[in-house]
Amino acid sequence: MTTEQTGASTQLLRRMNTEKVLKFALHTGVFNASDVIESTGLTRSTAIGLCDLLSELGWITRLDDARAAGEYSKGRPARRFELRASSGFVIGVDAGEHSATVEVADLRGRVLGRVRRSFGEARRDAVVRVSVMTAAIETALAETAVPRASVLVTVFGVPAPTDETGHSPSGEGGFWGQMNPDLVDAFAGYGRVIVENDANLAAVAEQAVGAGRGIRSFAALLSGERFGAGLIIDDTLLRGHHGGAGEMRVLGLVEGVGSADGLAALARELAQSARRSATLPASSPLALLAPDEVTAEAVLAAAATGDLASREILGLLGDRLARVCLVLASILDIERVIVGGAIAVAAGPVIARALAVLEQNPSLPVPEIVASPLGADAVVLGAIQRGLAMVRSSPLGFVPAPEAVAAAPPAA
Amino acid sequence: MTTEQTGASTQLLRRMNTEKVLKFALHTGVFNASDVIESTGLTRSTAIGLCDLLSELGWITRLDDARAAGEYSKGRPARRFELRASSGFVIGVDAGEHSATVEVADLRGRVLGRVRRSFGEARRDAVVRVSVMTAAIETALAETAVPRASVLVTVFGVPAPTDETGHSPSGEGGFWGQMNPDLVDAFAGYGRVIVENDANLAAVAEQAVGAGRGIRSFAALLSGERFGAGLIIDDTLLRGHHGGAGEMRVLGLVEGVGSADGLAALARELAQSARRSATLPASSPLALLAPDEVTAEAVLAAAATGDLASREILGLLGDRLARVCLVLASILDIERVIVGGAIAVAAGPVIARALAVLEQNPSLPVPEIVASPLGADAVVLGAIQRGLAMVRSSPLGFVPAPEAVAAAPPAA
DNA sequence: GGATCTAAATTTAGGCGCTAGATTATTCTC
DNA sequence: GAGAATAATCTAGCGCCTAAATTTAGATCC
Repeated sequence: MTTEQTGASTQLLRRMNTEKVLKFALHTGVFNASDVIESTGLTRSTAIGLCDLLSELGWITRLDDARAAGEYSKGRPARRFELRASSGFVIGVDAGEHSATVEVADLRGRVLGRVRRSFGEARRDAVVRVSVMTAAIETALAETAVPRASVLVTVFGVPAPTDETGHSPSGEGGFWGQMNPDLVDAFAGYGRVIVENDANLAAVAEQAVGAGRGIRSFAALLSGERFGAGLIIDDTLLRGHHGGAGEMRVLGLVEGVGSADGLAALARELAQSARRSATLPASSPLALLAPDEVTAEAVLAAAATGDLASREILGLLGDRLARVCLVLASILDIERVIVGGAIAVAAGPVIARALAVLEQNPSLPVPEIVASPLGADAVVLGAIQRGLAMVRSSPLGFVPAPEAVAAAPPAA
Repeated sequence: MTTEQTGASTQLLRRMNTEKVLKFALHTGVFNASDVIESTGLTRSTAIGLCDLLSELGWITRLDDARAAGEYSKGRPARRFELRASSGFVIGVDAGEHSATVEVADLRGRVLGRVRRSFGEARRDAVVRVSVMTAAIETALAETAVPRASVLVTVFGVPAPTDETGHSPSGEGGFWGQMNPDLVDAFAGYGRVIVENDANLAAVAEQAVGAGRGIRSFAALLSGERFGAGLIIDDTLLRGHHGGAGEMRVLGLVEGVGSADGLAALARELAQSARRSATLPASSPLALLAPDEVTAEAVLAAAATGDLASREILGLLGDRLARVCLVLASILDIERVIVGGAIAVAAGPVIARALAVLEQNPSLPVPEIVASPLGADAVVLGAIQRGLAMVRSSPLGFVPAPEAVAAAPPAA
């Protein structure tokens, strides 16, 4: 019925405006035509036309309860629309070294389901990793009744640097390749696949829903076994040549740091060294631990009870953290360092100590240091947020899930 | 005669296409209608219409020698256009601590004139700095016969961090404020004014016309009296919270570096220390220098003649450079470090030494290290490039200089 | 319960900017 | 000078949007 190709260029305008409205819908959820007019500056006729179009495409649904609950208004009732959250889903995967955590979220960002699987002994085997994660994803999809065809994006967080295409450089004794055995190709069929460094995703999570909101330049510091950072500078995630920005292997060169070990590793090491020392009183909680109970958590707990040896260790941890923060703040002029990873929950005293150290030397820039509010979920959350951002950045590049289109009343 | 406001939105399309063509013109210089068609994908009618519009606006000129020199072609001769380079000019200023260098360039990026002025003794006085630079700019404009009204952008490079608005934080004992006494306001009247950190501009210059072309992540390292870097990561210049990204005051903490002193300062220091040492043979060129001749250049020159003490110093310089590069490459995963500043020309042996050191430790990422090809002009060049980039990024935001519009034949 | 008010939807007319296709103009080649 | 090649010009016509007048649907007032 319509003409063939006429107006290819003016249709660009149409596309732009459609996208504008769709983006508005994606971050607003429920709205009416007047909201669209206000946000886009378009005429009412146009705005309504675009809403109808998005309805037909399956992105939004028309609500018939014209005057919604509570929102009093006089005058003729407005057309009301709602983002059809089920028109697409995003999968986030924290593909850690030992286990994978999968979450499924709808377009509103609501997390619908979560599955966690351990890789077991064969965790470095590519086939095992892929099949365990496939099973986890399929389980999550089944539990949430999300058809695979409705998955728009799947995002993996891996403990390895990645480039823009999602591939990791060879290096670190093959570890990186093992952690990221070309996941982009292995998971074709689950929408667009993004593979990203885990610290980077943690930073994305902090930016979107954590302690990085409203902060333009910060580092999300993973500080468990090794230091590693996701860097967001001027609102932009840094990648670097091989995707290795934020790797902190150079810490071995920094005075008073001496190695790239993270806080948890360092705590263990110091505790063990204290246990071997003659000066540790036999009454210290540290001395009473079984060998495999010598963990960072145990040290922090002991310090909280007032144990002197543990408090000393805590001080050393704080010193090291301070120096790491100083390096980042000095070179990148960061406003805040967000300490995440397993140790974050209990890291309050360590952070306090680090801040005290920093304030002693006012000639250098002092960043804020805070514990991540996101806990162990930062990477999965970041994966979800990254996927949502991908959709939101150019939604018309995706085809909404068809399912409910037939069920929706024909617009017009 | 024309209607008032009708079609505000479709006129957006017009604006977009106009900008597209103008951008093409800005980076092409001379072109004909078919080139526009090819580059924009628009129809011939539209392309020609837009070229006529840009002609009327004063951005481009129609060339009447239809078939230009050499370019053989059959068929009806094409409309030929040329960017009117004089429809706007850009001023770049290297506002260094001791002197200012001003360059004026046209829209094609051709540098038309250059003026250099010393600030003299009162170089920290805001009034002096502003008036010296005003005089220098006016001289440069007069020499190049560029009317002030034709200046679209003026860019200053200052030895201080700057935020997006061009203001510097207070700090460094007031030095930053002295170097950048609100230049943005002081030079209103010279087009849009941009004030940017000098190392950042050096990086911009390297990216546009130097050793950073085609490299997505690199550092432009100024290594004279103090280390400081302009950081371009993933094609983007880093600023940080206060504009202090690339400041390297933390170097004092790095093992084997110990201070933030740059290579030139360190060379002097080491040479002086050697002269005080008993082991320096009286025949060494270093021993023969007058006290105020003990400079980095002298040390490098002596090393080139084979002087052992100087070669030793050179080795130490190389070590330090290596460590600085390592810090940058490790944290930011940069591909290349471009060594600039006064020492760059003679720094070949130091760089070679640094590379040798780096290759001894293959566990850490090894960046390339090269000397800047831009010499002492990097900052002014970067200022010009930054100004051109500003114009090119949204040219329609500028009003082209009117002068020649009357002289141009009416298009149509 | 009808008059009134209000905010929004709907309708109508028209213009801008683009494309497509036919026609015309200019040059080179042989 | 015919033919080929290339590009400008002319002519319709359509898609998308705006602007303004008109209608509609509910709330409120009396």
